[in-house]
Amino acid sequence: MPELPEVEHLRRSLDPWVVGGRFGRVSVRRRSVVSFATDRLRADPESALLSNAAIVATHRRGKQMALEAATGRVLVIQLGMTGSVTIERGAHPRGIDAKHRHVIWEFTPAASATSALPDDGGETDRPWRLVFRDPRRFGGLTAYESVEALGEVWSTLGHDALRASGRLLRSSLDRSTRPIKAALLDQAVIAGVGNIYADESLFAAGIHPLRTCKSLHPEDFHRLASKIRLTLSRAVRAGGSTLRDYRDAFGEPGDAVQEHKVYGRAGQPCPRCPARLEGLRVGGRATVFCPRCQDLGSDLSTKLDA
DNA sequence: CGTGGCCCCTGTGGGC
DNA sequence: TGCCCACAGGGGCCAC
Repeated sequence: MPELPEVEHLRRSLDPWVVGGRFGRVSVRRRSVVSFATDRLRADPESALLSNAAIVATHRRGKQMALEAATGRVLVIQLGMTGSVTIERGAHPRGIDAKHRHVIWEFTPAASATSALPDDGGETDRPWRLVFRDPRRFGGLTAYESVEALGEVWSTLGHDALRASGRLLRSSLDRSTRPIKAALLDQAVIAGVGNIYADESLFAAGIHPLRTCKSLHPEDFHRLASKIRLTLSRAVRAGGSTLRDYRDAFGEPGDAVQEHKVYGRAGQPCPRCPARLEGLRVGGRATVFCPRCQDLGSDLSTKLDA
């Protein structure tokens, strides 16, 4: 699943094409992936899906991305585990790639994006499309009336993780008994961290994933916030982590997997010390950490007693 | 309040 | 080759 870096890289790859561009007709092939914030939107699904509208902005908070139309309407895109948004033209794909294409828009890209392309030999009749595809359907589209309505919903999310703040993490967590990893995965605490980057950030900060939040010191929160910002911004720059499904707007995978120090490496040597990385489950999610580099701190005695 | 356990889905890889 | 199981980047809900 795409976490913040994948969503942000996707947003950046889409932005120059859709902002200044325009959606034409929309084809909804699986209705259940679309939801509407109000009955008014539900009553006119085409305009709720920004059909025949100019796109004026893209937005993102945490793992959610949104397109804003000149009509004022807003469409949120959530990728879930396997969602993708791609720009394509010409023949529709065949075979396995043709499955799970739930929403397809006719699309006129921004002129500034296409003017940079090589001459297409006069094939101006080949229409562009924007495609939302999602095999597992954990993702989906949600229509809102306005950016104000979107803002109300997004205000229930925590601070965007690219701007993680040690002070904010500390003030919202310093009385919490939850394990720090569970808190990082809670989008109401901080928005955008998922299973990969939670483990990577905790490793970078030298904090054990089972450390209770309240046992962390102010400097731990600050170091963790700083490592979250660093880990995520590096991953954005690498184009995101492609484990299997993630692709950007042009179908390109990202390279951030090369930078993973612990995720998916249980049983392998720690990259920083002679110990071996260990695996466990926190909040039902696979978790990898170094038992030597990542300090259980003042929770140590409690854990040993148990 | 916090957690573990389900559930929503499809696809893939490993073990036999 | 096939079958069955476990597992996967997310998130919501429920009972304890």
